[in-house]
Amino acid sequence: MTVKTRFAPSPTGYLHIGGARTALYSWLYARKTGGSFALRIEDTDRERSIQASVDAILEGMEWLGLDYDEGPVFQTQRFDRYAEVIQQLMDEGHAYHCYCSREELEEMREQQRANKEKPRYDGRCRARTEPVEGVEPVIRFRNPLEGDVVIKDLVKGDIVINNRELDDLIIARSDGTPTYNLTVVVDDIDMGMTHVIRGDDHINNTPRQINIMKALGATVPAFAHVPMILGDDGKRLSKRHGAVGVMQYRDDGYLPEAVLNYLIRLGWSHGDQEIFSREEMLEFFELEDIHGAASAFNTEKLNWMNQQYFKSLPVEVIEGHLQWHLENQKLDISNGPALADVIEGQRERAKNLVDFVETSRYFFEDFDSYDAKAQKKQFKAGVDATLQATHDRLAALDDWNPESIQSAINATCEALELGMGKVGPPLRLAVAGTPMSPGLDVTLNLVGRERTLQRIEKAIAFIAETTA
RNA sequence: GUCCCCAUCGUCUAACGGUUAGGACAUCGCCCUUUCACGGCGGUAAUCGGGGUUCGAAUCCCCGUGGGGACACCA
Repeated sequence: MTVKTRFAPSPTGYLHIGGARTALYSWLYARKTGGSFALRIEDTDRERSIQASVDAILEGMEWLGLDYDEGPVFQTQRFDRYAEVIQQLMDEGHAYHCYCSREELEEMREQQRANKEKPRYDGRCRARTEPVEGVEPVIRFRNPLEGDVVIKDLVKGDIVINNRELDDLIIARSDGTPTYNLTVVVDDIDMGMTHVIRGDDHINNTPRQINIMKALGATVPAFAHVPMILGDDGKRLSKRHGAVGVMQYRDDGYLPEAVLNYLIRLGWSHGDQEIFSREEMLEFFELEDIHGAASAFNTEKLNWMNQQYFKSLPVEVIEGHLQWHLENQKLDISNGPALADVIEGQRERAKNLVDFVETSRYFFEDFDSYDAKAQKKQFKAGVDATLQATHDRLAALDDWNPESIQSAINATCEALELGMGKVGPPLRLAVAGTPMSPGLDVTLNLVGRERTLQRIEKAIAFIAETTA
């Protein structure tokens, strides 16, 4: 049997972190088994579905590199098929018209709540044979009254629910449009899904869906219900903390490789391993290893993960991810060292891509002010002489490379009988404008001879002026 | 309220019924050091509670407690 999975979001918002993880798990399982993966947009609620959300989902999937073999399939384009199935269920006696008004239903639920019962439709239209004048009926599925439904869940184990807990759900609204539980079932059957991997907030729907599948004579797929992701504080994700779209993570400077790795480890594990290449994810991922409990999203660990990838990913890959940020933060790199070299110099200290761009400006642009605190500490009277000596040694170099630069600085220290601690920091501030940069040899080499010397001269003048 | 799911350091998690309960993030201390980082070494820190079953329980069972989810002509 060839595995087939799908990711089926409804376009009522962006692709959030929980959805992204479900998509990742579905994608991984299909890919690792040589099966296929489909993307289906559940947009039957026309009131709430919006195009912007569809775009956001597609963009998110692409950024994460989760490609699909089928789709996007839009449910709104399959209404004819749903109508056909609904008719079939009617013809076979598995469904019936219900003429109850919303008010009537609400009253019924009120009463059940008052009796400390679970609110559910009591089946009062089950036996009705005559239509009610002037009322467009909904269509309800005739759920079995007795017996258990068993969900064979790959994550949670067997879940048994008695049919008495279920009611006759609406499968078609009074305007004839199908509802979620019907469309999911029809699509999962038609698309040949073998494994339904989704959030565990769907567990309650599963027995109803299984009953419909059985009524349709279809094979019931395997299920894997993945727990929810909680916010940093352990509470349900909300807009205020973490319930942001995955594209926000791009905007904030995260690498998709890191986000994926963070997500796969959130609720899944393979021994003590933390870092997984895409190949390793495919090799080791098993639905059975998904942890059954909800897990809290931890930004600190994501930050760490992001840095791990920043340090180890091939430069070309980082360069690719950086393009958007360079544009977004308006950094023109055409006049300066090769971006790849700056990445090599900065990758161990940049917190993320946004931080990288922000802390790498001096390689490409001149600056006209110094870090205030560092200026106060380093640019004291007399330092200009030290800088001048350094300048002269550097200016005299035949070759401009990290080795020669380092030896020039070392020679300056010896000549002035000063430690590196006296010569280095002012030099760094003069050339970078900030007290933070890669090693001086690397920094000066990348900034280049002309710029380095100019900046030192400028700093000398600046010190002379401010300490006069 | 009813039904369902879940429960190991602050967080993510590991542990054929037998381990000094392991790792990672964070945190604290030390080392490295021209800055910022990286890195190295070490520390603090957990089996929700109560009953069983068993020679032996984090692990199996029951009951609590806590958290989450679901109970729509939403998905």
